[in-house]
Formats: sequence, structure tokens, C-alpha cells
Amino acid sequence: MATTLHDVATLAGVSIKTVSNVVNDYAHIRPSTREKVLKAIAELGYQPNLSARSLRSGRTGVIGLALPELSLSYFAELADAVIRAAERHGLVVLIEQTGGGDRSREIEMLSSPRLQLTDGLLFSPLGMGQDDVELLNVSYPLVLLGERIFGGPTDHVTMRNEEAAKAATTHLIEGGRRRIAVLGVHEGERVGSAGLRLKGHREALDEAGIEFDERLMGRVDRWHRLDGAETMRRIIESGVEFDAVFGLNDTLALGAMRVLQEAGLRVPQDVAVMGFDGLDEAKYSLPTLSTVDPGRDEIAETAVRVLAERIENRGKPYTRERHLTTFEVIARESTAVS
Amino acid sequence: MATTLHDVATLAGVSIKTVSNVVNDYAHIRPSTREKVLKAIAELGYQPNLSARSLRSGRTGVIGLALPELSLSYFAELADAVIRAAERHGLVVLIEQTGGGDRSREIEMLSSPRLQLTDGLLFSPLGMGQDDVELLNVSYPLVLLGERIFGGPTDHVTMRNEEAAKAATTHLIEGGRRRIAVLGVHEGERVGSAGLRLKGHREALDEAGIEFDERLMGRVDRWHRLDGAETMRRIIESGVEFDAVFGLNDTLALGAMRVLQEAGLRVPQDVAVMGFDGLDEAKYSLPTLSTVDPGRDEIAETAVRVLAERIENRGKPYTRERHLTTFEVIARESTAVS
DNA sequence: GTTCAGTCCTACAACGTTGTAGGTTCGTAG
DNA sequence: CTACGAACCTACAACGTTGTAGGACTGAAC
Repeated sequence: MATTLHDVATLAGVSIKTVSNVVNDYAHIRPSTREKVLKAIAELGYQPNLSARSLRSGRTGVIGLALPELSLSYFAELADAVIRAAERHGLVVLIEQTGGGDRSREIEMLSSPRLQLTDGLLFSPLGMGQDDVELLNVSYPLVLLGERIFGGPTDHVTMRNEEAAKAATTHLIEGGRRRIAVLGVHEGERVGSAGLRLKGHREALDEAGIEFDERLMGRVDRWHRLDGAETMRRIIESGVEFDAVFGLNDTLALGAMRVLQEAGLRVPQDVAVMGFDGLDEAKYSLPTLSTVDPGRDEIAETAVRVLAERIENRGKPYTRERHLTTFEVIARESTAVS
Repeated sequence: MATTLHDVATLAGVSIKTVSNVVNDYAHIRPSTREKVLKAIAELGYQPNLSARSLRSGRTGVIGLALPELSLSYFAELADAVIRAAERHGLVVLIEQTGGGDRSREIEMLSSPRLQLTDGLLFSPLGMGQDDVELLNVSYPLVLLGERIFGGPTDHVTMRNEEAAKAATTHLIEGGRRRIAVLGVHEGERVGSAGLRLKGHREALDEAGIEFDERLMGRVDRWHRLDGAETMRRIIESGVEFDAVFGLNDTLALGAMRVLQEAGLRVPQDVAVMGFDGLDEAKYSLPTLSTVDPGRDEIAETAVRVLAERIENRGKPYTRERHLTTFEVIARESTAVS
């Protein structure tokens, strides 16, 4: 079996508590004793039992990250960033997938017994909505990510969807585009990535005095590449005129770009294409895809920091905060002005 | 504070052990008692403390997954599949990133105290090599993934790199290609994805009686899209003649495709492009990328199942096994015969 | 009426750790 | 030489759970 404090104590000829103190860097230990203990620890290859430690201390050093699907690049890159950030705080990350927007699974997740192993949760819902805000009242530290729920009882780290989308559309307009198709629109949604980004888009149109055209709205629930491709195809077939495409995320835009080129439309000469998310992939498509980096790394960094703080100060009162990251329009070939 | 067995026991008027028995579905409990207890559990919202349970039982219900980087699509999709598979076994997954092939971090990982929270580990090294085989002798259940180390002391789940790569090259040859550039070659490597896939490639050449040309080898350590692009550019500039490109993974191939098209080379008319990994992305590039699906889902499924078995039968002797998945060449536009 | 197996339940100890309280030693100030 | 605080160390209890051993009851078989 694994060695315990007791084994080390016996070998070093001290009490287990002294060994514990050495392990935990307690100040008042005679150098000679510390040395003896460290030698015994090395000799036995002792490693603390984290279950016991966490039972005693109530802390596990693990945070949960609940997200829809890792196979969506945005979430994979987010998870990567979260794990790196957590590491800097001495935390490890347990990842739970809730499926692509499955509301009931998301709700279930919030009270999952599996969270017991966790000191707190980073929660990125996709299926839950504003009406579910009360469900965020949980007894453990929770930091909300994303744009499905606002004004909830917890800390919230999110991007400036509206402003960022507005900037994206403005970028297209400045390039001389007037008829901008939008991919990934969710019917009637007001809160949520789709709703907010569309709102930003419309603000940009309004400001430029461009009339909104319902026929340019590419409605589709899922935001995978396939959905972008199919929606684009539908719009082309509908015969409606357009000179630009704004994919509400990069994946949609990449799928669309493929279809545009198949249809003989040149990007950016005939149609400019803009994405949203700042995915790595967007750098390598043909042509390279213009996008908006919503501040993904900053989201991860901030979320972990805030969660770590809440864990640190458990029990103490605090005021929930909303953290907004800074975004950046990244202009690439797909929106170049000819 | 959270409620404990003790609270439930008090409310239900039974001993804590009886509550424990109810929770664990012990057989001999009077229906009336069970009901009383369940009611008390519901009333208090009791959830077992997993730290205590794991301290007592030695099991956490968590498995570790150590991989290079989630931002590499292959690993993101692998992690997705592993999490799904683990869920079917009632396990959750703790993900550790070892960085893109950092040998020392990988070695460190194997004895990380963080693994204490884990019943076993799925380990996918990239930097370690055959010489490190002894380091896999660890005291916890370990299942090795990937192709860096063979014949080690643990179970091993891997793909048929050689055969799959051979099939890929054969596919190109059957399309009439004779001068195949290879991207992602690692100098002098024999074991490892690069070495094995290159070996398969050469076997296919040999069988077809095509001479191997060193100048067609695109050497590059990292396998990101950028590396594929740069290596491709180097090969084009070198002036060596070629009519096909085999990216040792999809990401390299996608990066290369971009550069080929920029250089005015048509895919597949002038140059056929073949990838390896069966990434989702390959379905949506322009043109769509032919690839080899090495059986990723099967790898995840098998690895989790084997690990769960080893955990279940801890202590019992077993013979280590090597599991090979089935692969499939997926022909798409990038290798179409004109 | 006694025995016995089975059912149902309980008390206790243990898993390995850390917090608390307290004990001993030591050096220094009085 | 005594007093006293700081430094150093220890014993004990507790975190919440489950395994073990065993007690009390029931009903059936002799």
C-alpha cells in the first residue's frame, strides 16, 4: 500500500503531526528535524493522500469545468486556456460535457454529486436561459461563463457580444459591403450569443443607415461547420442578393466559405466573410478568415482567478461581479477590400 | 454545512450504518425502513461526501487523462470521446495537459501527487520515447495511448499507424501519383507517429516500385497547421517536383493545402493531398480532405473499458494487452482522380 | 419447546489527514 | 537563579464514510 504520515513518522522517529507540519511548511521546526523527516519522506516516496486531506480540510484542489462539447473548437481552446490558468493557481480541472445545449443535462450538472470532488465550478451553459436564473443559486462557488443568463446570483465572466459583433459588422460596412447575410441566427432569441451578436449587427446597420433585410438571416440552431455550409447553400439558392457574410461564429463562417467558393463566388472579391471567436483555425483557411477575438484567454484567466478567490474566501460575504473582456477585430484576407 | 449520514440517521431514527446501507443498495433492509430513510434523504437533500467515501474505499470514481494539448483538434476530439466513454462507466475525467511533447513534464505527470485523486490514468505521451519504457512501471492502473512507447509494462491502446499510413500512400499511388511529399517527418525517429507512418509510407512506395526521394521529406517537429504551411512552402521553394502531399496528420495537410492553393497549384488536379487522423475539420475544407480515420472513438472506448477493468480488478494479476483499432481510408476531393 | 438460518439493524473501528490544546525545552531578561 | 515567552514537538479528536462483528428478532424445522 501507499505510505502514510504514520510510516514516515515511525521511520523519522517523530510524531505524525510533525511530519504533517513539515509537509505543510509549518514555520517552527528545527532544521535537523525537518531534514530527518524529509529524508524519511524521500526514502519512502511518501505522497499525501488527497482524499484524506480533502476530507479533513474540505478542499480538493479540483475545479469543475462544465461545457457543451470539447469537439467544438471554441470550447476546446477555452478548456486549454482554463487548464493552463488553473495550473497557475495550483488547481486541476475536471471536465464535464453537457452536450450541445441540452438544458436538462445542464441543470442536472449543477446538482451532480460528482461536483463533490470539486471546490467550485466554471459553468458554461448553452441550453439554459434567462428563466433558469434561480437555478444558479447553489451552495458552492460558481462562476458563470457565456451569454445565456445575465444578472444571476453568481459572478459572471463574459465577452462583449454586442459591441464585438457591432464592430465586426462595422468592419464589413467600412469595406463597402451593404448586404450582409448573417449565419447562425436563433429565432426570437434576445439573450444568448446569437441574440446579442445579432443585436450588435443590427446596431451597426442602423448606424450606417442600412436597412435590415429579413431574407438575409440564416437561421440555424447548431453552430457547427456543417450548419454553416448548409445555411449558406440555402441562402445562395434563395437568390437573395448579398455581398458579405457574417458567421456568428468562426465555424459557421468557415463552413460558409467552403460553399461560397464551390458556388463560384470569390472571397473576398464577390463576398466578404467575417467570423467571430478568434479561433486558431481562422488563421489557416483559404482565404484567411477575418474574425473577432472576444478575449478567450482573458475569459479563462479571469474566470479561474475569480473562482479561486471565491474558494479562498468561502463563507465570507461578497458581492457578485460581472467581468467583461476586451475584444479585437482581426482583419484578414476574407474581408480585404479589393 | 452539507448534511451527512449522521443527520439523515437522526431524522430517520436509525443508525448511520443503516442509512449507508440504504444509499448503497444493501439487500436486507425492511421496505418501511428504506422508505423512512429515503424520505429523510430527500428532505435534507443529502449527498454522500465523496472525499470520505474515497478515503474509506480507496476509490474516487475519477480517471485522469494526460495529453499534450487540447487545442490540437485530434486531442480535443479524443478527450471528447474519452469523457463520453467514461460517463458510460460512471467515471469522470480529470484532464492534464503536458504541453506539446514536453518529455520532462510528461515524466513528472506520472508521479504527480494530483493523480492521487484518480483511480487510474490514460496516458498519451508525445515527448517520451522507447527509452523511457521503465518509467511506465507505476503503482496505479495505467493505460498507455499513442505510439511513442511499445512493449511497456502496461496495457496499450493504439492505432495501426504503419498499415494505415501504407494504405494512405497506396491510395495516392492508385490515383496515379508517383512523387509524394511527406509533411511532419521527424529526423531519425523509428517509433512514434512520425516514424511509424513514414515507415508505412515507404512500404507502400516499395510495393509499387517507386523510388524513395529524400528531397520530398518535409521535416518538422511540431504538427500544427502553421508547421504544415511553412514546410509546404519550403518544399515548393526548393523546386523539387511533386504531384502529391501526404500530411502525417490532418492539421499539417490542411496547412499545406492552403499554401498550395496560394502558390497557384490546384488540388487535386496538380497536387493530391492526403491527411491522417479523420478530423471533423477535414470534411469541411476546400477541397474536402482525404484522410485516414485511425479509429479514434474505438481508441477512447477501448482505453476506458480496459482502464475500468484494471481498476475493478486492482491487485489481481493480469497480463498486459495491446489493443489495435481498425482504420479506414476516407477518400474525398483532395485526392480525386481527374 | 428448542434450534437454526435468515433478516434486519447497530456499535465500533478504521481510512489518512489536520486543527487544537497543551507539554517540554531553550535562551534571555530580570 | 528565576521567570517567561518563543520555539518545537506531541497526543488527541475530528472530518464522513464503510467493513466487521455481532445482537435481536422472526419463522420454519425438528
